Amino acid sequence: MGVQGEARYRQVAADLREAITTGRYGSGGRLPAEGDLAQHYGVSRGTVRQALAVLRADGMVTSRRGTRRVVLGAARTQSFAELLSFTRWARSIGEEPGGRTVAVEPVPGDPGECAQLGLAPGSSVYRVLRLRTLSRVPVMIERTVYPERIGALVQGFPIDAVSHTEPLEELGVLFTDADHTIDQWPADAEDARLLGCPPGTSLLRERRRTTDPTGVPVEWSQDRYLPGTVAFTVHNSVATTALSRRRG
Amino acid sequence: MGVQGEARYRQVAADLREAITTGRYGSGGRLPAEGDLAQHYGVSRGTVRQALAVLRADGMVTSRRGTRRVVLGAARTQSFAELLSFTRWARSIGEEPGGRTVAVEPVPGDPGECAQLGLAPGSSVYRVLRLRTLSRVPVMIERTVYPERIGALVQGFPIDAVSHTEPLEELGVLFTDADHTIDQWPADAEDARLLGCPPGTSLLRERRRTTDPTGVPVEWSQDRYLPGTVAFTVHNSVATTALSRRRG
DNA sequence: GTGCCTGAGTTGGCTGTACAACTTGGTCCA
DNA sequence: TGGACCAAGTTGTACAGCCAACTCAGGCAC
Repeated sequence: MGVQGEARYRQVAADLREAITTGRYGSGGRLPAEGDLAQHYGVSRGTVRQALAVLRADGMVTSRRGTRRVVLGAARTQSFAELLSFTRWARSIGEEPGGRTVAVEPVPGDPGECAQLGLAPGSSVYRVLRLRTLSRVPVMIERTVYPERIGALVQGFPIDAVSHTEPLEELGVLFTDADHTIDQWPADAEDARLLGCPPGTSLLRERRRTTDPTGVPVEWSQDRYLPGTVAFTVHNSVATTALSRRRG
Repeated sequence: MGVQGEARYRQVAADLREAITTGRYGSGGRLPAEGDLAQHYGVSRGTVRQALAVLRADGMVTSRRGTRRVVLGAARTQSFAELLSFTRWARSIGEEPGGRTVAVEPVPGDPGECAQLGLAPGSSVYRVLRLRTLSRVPVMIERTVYPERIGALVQGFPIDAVSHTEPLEELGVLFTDADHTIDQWPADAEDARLLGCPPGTSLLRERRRTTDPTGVPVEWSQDRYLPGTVAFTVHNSVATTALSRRRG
């Protein structure tokens, strides 16, 4: 049923997810009771509940005391990796990702950058500017700031490397948590030139701060998308909320 | 320590949250071991783990096998209610929310609307158009479609009602799950007139489909914000992901 | 000094049990 | 007919225990 060596509750969650996605449990229908699922999978009720918590976080099922769970439908959310990495995201939707590094420069970080990376003001950082494409069409400008330790690695990557995240992970850099802020921002001269749009065009902007499991920031990135190329989706519920709205 | 009558693990979570927010556990520092927390609060380790799962979902702490949890910082996420309701959100950030209903019309829903609300094509729905303000300044146009049952209630609300969500909840309408899609969209003539911006101005658009605990859609809304008035933030981690990126 | 190894400490995963809180459908009664 | 009530079913909360997997610092060998 599931991959061997993976946690039992993840196997159960994966099986239930597939059952919902393929329509075995129709949208709007009810899931079997936890006890029945436990018996069916040969695990304890606690393990089933762990599996169901995963599906609930993905917005695939509801849960309420006193009545069986309701199937909401197939998940529209992606894995953490697909959200973090433009490359992985593009592949997951069947597009051909591309990237061209426009500039990599080691510089003393400005106050804002150092604050985001948790460094002392004036610490040296690496600024990386990249143009990202889908099927060779430019869609996004990526401005990432790395702390020195990681930037030094990025500097060695080939100029036409499709992904930076993947080789960094292979070098042992861990990405585990990210904060995203989404708003819009007018294209500056550089954006306009690289994306081929008029200066001042309103771009969809995603700013992202990523940390490793010890809470140390590993990147601070600002991505600007051409209008109409991407949208962001979020699921939230009374049970779990990861989204918020802020004054712009 | 906590509110009486609320679940024990929520009380513990609330206490830990406050401890982190007020700096008793400094950002970047480590949390006590689960066992120690359990002893301190006089609960089992399982209950402590439940409390910590809440904080982890909020992005306040990390967790990794083998080592104590790391404090990431105060949460920036809001409650489900503050995200769902413009009124509650505005109040939570200390702004004065306002609303003016421009139009309420019972109509046969178009195919897209009916699909979003899970109704048969051509079912009657209510279209509601509202102008939302912060401190009397227009910031957002809200176009909401309700199924007939709920729209009939909304039709009775006063034209200058600040909130629609709150009275609906008092009438027993439950909002528990929502899917949000965020992108940008040019202002049409109506948007421009109401918001006082040139037609074609790029607006930050949030589309939202909200369901009740039985999975039945209760509203399908499209909100368009003036540039620079709001931003959306999301936290996600390898543990829990609620956000995704889509082709526009 | 350098690197390996071990062991204590810590979280992840799973089981089993018990009771509380709530929903739902049916029954009974006025 | 309508409403109150009840009982079965279901999920939420909490406890206790056990082992596995992993981190990390300190000791030890080279």
